[in-house]
Amino acid sequence: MARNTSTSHDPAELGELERDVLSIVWRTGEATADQVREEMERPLKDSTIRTVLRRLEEKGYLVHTVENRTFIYRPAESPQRVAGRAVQRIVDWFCAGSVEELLVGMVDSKVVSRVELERLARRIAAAKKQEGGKA
Amino acid sequence: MARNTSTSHDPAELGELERDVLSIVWRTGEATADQVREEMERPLKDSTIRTVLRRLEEKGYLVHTVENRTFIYRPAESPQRVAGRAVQRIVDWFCAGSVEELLVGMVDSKVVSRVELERLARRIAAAKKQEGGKA
DNA sequence: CTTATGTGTTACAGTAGGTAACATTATGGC
DNA sequence: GCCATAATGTTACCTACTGTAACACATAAG
Repeated sequence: MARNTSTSHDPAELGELERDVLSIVWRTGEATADQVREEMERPLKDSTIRTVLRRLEEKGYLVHTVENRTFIYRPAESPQRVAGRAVQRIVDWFCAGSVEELLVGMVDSKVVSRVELERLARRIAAAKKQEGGKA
Repeated sequence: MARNTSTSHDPAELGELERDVLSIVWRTGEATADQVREEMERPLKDSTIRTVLRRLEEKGYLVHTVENRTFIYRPAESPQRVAGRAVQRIVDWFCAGSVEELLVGMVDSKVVSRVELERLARRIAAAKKQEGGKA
């Protein structure tokens, strides 16, 4: 039982190949299986790419439309949103739900420098001002 | 080949049970296998807990010392550091290395509210001031 | 109707993780 | 010294997930 005996869903658990493929779709905005395959540095069979794309769609990372009998895959969500949720999970698991704790940890493990955080803080403040407290 | 065909190491890939056990050790500061087992809500065999603890140590999350023939496990790193690295991975994979992108995504997916971020920003600024630009 | 070309189905192997039995070793009491 | 007790070490099994792909099926074009 590898992971998830009952965590409901929300994988966040993407394999390396899955991540690579997903990245390509994110980067290109949309792609067919063949386009993805061409973007890959590793040579992989067409069916492999297809399988991965289908799985990514099953997992909710991609959606597809059909154009002339051809599947065109597009991101179901922005990378940022996906990343946001992933971070949420981390916060829940490792930081008892406290984002502040996490931020402290990020500075601590040099994920962000204090300087960078300051810059971020300014941007955040600016963004907030612009939206005028919508939430 | 479940995940990691060659991602070197640095798991971040903890199963649910592993996470539960790790959480307990983090919460209690230190614990023996039996203590961990008692803390678990699910009833699990002693050997199960032992195995998990050993694996967590192999993965670098825990260390142990021997006290009267008994293993006492302690965190090898703070949860914050672990979380920090986990976030780093997420940033690398999903946000092309930009923490700013990530923060935007966090707000976007309601991981943190603008208000909360503002508060964080203030704290960060304060902390920075206190350390006087050490980095 | 045959040929591309693209999709659907099925499969197989490798590994991580959950779960645990069984073996071994050391220690304290008789 | 010997035994019971308590802890650790070893080994194993099953399943889910992922990487990887072959093969079958369908349909548009010529």
